[in-house]
Amino acid sequence: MASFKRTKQLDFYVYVDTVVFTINRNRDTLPEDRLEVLVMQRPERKANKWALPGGLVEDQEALADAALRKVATETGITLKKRDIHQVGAFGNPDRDERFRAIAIAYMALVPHPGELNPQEHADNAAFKKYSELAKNKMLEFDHAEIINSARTAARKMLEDTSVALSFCQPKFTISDVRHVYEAFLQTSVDAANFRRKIEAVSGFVVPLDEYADFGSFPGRPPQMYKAGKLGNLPTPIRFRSTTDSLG
Amino acid sequence: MASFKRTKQLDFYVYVDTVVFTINRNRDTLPEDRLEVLVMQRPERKANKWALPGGLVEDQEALADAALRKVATETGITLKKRDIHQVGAFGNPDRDERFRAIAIAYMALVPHPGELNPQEHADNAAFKKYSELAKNKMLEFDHAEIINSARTAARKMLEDTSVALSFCQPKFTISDVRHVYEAFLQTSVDAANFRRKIEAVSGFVVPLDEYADFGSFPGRPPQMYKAGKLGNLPTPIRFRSTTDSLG
DNA sequence: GCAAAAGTGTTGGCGCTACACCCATGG
DNA sequence: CCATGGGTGTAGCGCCAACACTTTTGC
Repeated sequence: MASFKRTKQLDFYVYVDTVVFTINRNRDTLPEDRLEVLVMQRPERKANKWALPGGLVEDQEALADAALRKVATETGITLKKRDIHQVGAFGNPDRDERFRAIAIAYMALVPHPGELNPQEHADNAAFKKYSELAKNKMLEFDHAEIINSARTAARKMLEDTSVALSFCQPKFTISDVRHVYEAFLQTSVDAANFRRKIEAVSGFVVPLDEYADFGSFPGRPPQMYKAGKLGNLPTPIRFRSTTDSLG
Repeated sequence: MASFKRTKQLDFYVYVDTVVFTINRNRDTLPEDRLEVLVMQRPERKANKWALPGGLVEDQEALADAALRKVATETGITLKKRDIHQVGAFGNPDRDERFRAIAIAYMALVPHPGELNPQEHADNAAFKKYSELAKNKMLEFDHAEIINSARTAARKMLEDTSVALSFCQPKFTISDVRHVYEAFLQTSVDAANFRRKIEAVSGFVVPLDEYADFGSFPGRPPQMYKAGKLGNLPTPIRFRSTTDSLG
């Protein structure tokens, strides 16, 4: 980096945009359709166009803090610093036709989002299906590209940490966990192999002496598990890389 | 992103920093020691401290163009836009104690760097061994972290493209290719398995009816190959992930 | 000079792991 | 009908051994 004095006033708009992923708990929808992204609409929006929550970074504000602040004020969702992870920078001069903007993208995995409460600069916020956002051109700017990169980052977290379990109840079945992976992978996973793979990672899940009894659900009652105490997995849980579809 | 009018003058310094990798052709050094990074020194440097080439992005200048410009003026190396790839954004408020700076990092794989010719704001530029930069605290700011991330990005390119062959002569041996991978992986690779893996990727390398004759080199003369016409490989060349070492 | 040793490239094989796919059984 | 366990075939690869062909070393 240079240390010479700044000779002219630059006119950069440094934004953060945040991709908040969650998973719909509705058991009737396919796992691939349960992955949802938090998007919002501004009063001056184009018709049927959605955008990621985000905005200008303030002076002396950490990038991550700006991401948290904008998500909170624009959607009502409160996140913590450890929840978010950087995805990358998006800085094409033409990515915003109004002025020169660069955006640093962040990603968060949020099991229990809480109530949506859009306020500043937003009159509408909602979780939308990833698969639906993928099919139709519903996103403003380069946000489709950002969401794609964010899903790649999310997959990596699922492989290296036990974050998938936070999308399940305190007591859960192996299938519950599998559905979480299927949602982010956007593909189905063999149930038998998945079970073996999960149980091979020592300390990931702990079997309980208890079986589910969903009154009206068909099939053999599955065994219940609870989460182990690991944050980072000793062995990553890898899957064949799937191709991105959004954008 | 917000579209409201800017209400106060922000004071962000948006930088680009570029990690230029090359590989030393010296056959006497270990493959792990052949990986080199382009670093420079400014007149006001701290003792024995090196920095990546980089500087402020100009108004209406694409981030990638800024990266090319700074590398050219500060080291004399001319790169093209397709040579560089974004690594990520580094924006801690305290990453530069003088003012608020965020840096977008780029990475380039450059087989034939050409003459070094530092000019603006630099009085010294050199390729330094990656392994040496890793061991000692020779880097300013958070540039060690940036170089680490850049190597991860470089590994991914080696897996998905045929860029490794550009580090070899037009006619090369399988071992030549292997040494390139070993340099970026910073570990040795089994020669037999590497050969099989390379030859299994159709169109990657093309065998020639010709054998090397290094006058003074011992050992069986290796078969020569030339590069196939593929840019992107039909099958990625994967390796066990190695842990990063630069701190 | 010549034989042995040492160095590099190349081929083959053993054994293990991972996993896709299929089937059987339990509830 | 879903969960779970088992079994089979295949692909990848770490590891090692053998062999090919060369230069270097020792005598």
